[in-house]
Amino acid sequence: MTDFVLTPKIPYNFHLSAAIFSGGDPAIRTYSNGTFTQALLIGGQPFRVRLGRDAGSARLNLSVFPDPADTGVGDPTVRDAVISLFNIYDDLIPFYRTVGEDLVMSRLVRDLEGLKVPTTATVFEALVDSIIEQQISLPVAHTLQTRLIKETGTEIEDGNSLYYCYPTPNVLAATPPALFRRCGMTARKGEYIREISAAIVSGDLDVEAFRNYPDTEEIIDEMVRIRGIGKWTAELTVLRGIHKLDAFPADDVALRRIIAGFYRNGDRIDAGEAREIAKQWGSYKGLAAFYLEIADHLGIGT
DNA sequence: TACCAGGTAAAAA
DNA sequence: TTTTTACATGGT
Repeated sequence: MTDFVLTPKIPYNFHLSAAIFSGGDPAIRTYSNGTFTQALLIGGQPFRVRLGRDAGSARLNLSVFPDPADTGVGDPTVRDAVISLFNIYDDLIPFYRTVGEDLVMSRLVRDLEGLKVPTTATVFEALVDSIIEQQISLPVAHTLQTRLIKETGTEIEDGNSLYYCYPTPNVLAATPPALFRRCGMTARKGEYIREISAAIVSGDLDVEAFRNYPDTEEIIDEMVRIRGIGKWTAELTVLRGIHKLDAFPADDVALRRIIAGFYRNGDRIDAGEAREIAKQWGSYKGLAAFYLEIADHLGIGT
């Protein structure tokens, strides 16, 4: 096991930013007692990482198992992988300045100061998670996601506990349709995930390469050409998997309900009205949406 | 017991 | 071209 010290760009609130992982499955990813734990593949190798506040400072302690030196994976690669999970180097000040004129959002950023959006370890992970979340409620989706990861993910044991990394395209391409069904998803969702995984394995599709596209809209346009990926899934994937903070999921009914609660006294709004309200958030529409969701979850404002 | 929940593709009109 | 429908599960 090896330890690193990370120094986030301030303002940063680790507890607030990690809290969305509270209640997660301890064998996959969780935040509990001030410590974040997750198993993930880095450079093709499974690692168990832990992240927590350094007592009395703004820094974070990262502990990694096994020692990267014993795996052939470099320390910087491991550090960067964890940094990108939490985006601790993001600068929130331009966002706070942008929404300064918006009274509702000003209140939220004051109460949620230092909150940064997480990113999945891979674009693939964000894509598969979003497909699973199509149509069904989040608690149900989390149950199905947990089953799939435990059924197919690479295992790693740190001497005390067993953990599961998110499955790779290779694994999911070879997963029988019956297993997706057993995890509780429709046969069709299983097909989407299998087809996309197979296309990645064959080299016909490279979802990780979408990171290199500068334009968010261009990524979404490309993504919706893939079977199983509509506008909603693409918007969510670029926000959660590629960290495009301008991606605004206007097609999300839950987000629209939250926006309606904060900006329209709860009257239902359509995607067009949601985009109209989001205009004032400039290139931080996706980050603003994240703040609204967290505020709603925590019962802040209204 | 129904009905709905952070959609999508395919069928029907 | 626009409007239905099937899909699966768990919470209310």
